[in-house]
Amino acid sequence: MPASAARKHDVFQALADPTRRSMIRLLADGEMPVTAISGHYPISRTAVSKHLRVLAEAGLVKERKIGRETRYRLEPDPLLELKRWLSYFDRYWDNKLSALKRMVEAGGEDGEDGWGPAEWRKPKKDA
Amino acid sequence: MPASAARKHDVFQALADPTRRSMIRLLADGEMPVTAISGHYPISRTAVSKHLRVLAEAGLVKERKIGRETRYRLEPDPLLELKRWLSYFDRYWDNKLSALKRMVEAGGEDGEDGWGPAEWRKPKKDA
DNA sequence: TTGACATGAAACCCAAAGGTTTCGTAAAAT
DNA sequence: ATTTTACGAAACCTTTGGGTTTCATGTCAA
Repeated sequence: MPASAARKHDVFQALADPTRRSMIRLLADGEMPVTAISGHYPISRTAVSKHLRVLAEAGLVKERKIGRETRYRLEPDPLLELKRWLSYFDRYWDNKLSALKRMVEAGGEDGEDGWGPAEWRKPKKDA
Repeated sequence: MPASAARKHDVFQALADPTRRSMIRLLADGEMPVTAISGHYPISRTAVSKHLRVLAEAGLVKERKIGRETRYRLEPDPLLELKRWLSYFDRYWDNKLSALKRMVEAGGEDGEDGWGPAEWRKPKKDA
């Protein structure tokens, strides 16, 4: 329910920008108001604000108004999605368990992330 | 070293696109020529080709020419970079020590006068 | 040799992304 | 009451991104 809210931006896209990546690291140390965050970057405060909004839309940060300031804090949950996606490739690094793992995965896990519409999945009729 | 080849695109950026994400999953099942890959997507073969190049520049795939066709195969190494980056946040869901850490962080942060952390320094001159 | 197949390169389009500046407004501070 | 401070919204600009179509080239098949 709460975690899987309709996110306008997906986490992959949100993390594509280095500044944004840096920001969530910054926020990993705690809540911070916009101006303070802005102090860490060579871009305008407004630009920082926009980045924060993208992060918020991806569910990676959450804001909270305190008087005239808006504090942002990290919301790490969406990163799990990334982790999960990544785990698909685990077989490449940690073999050992990979055989078993693959069997388990074969049992119906069908991540819907970047798979795109099912139409794309048509069997290859090509050569 | 091979792994750290000069990558024009970083892995985060490469994975930002859902089609590209899908592609490397496709290739996880084995080497494949462009036209075959192309058969899985509703876009032109040329577009697919471009995506493949982005992936290649990020080091995520490698190409190999066989006669008149070019086969692409997954090169999962760069994903480790992602994994490593992600591990920075392990403390959030991988509790134990994090509980302590959070208590420390949370110490006295309730009152709104808590302009604590020195990291919040200098407000940069607003535009 | 002639022709069909596989693929990359080029030129072009349009929408989205990242920035900036300017302005408005609400909450401190004085 | 007036001025600062903190911030978002809007309008605007320029670059990048994903897509397409057309063209050129190398390779396999007849």
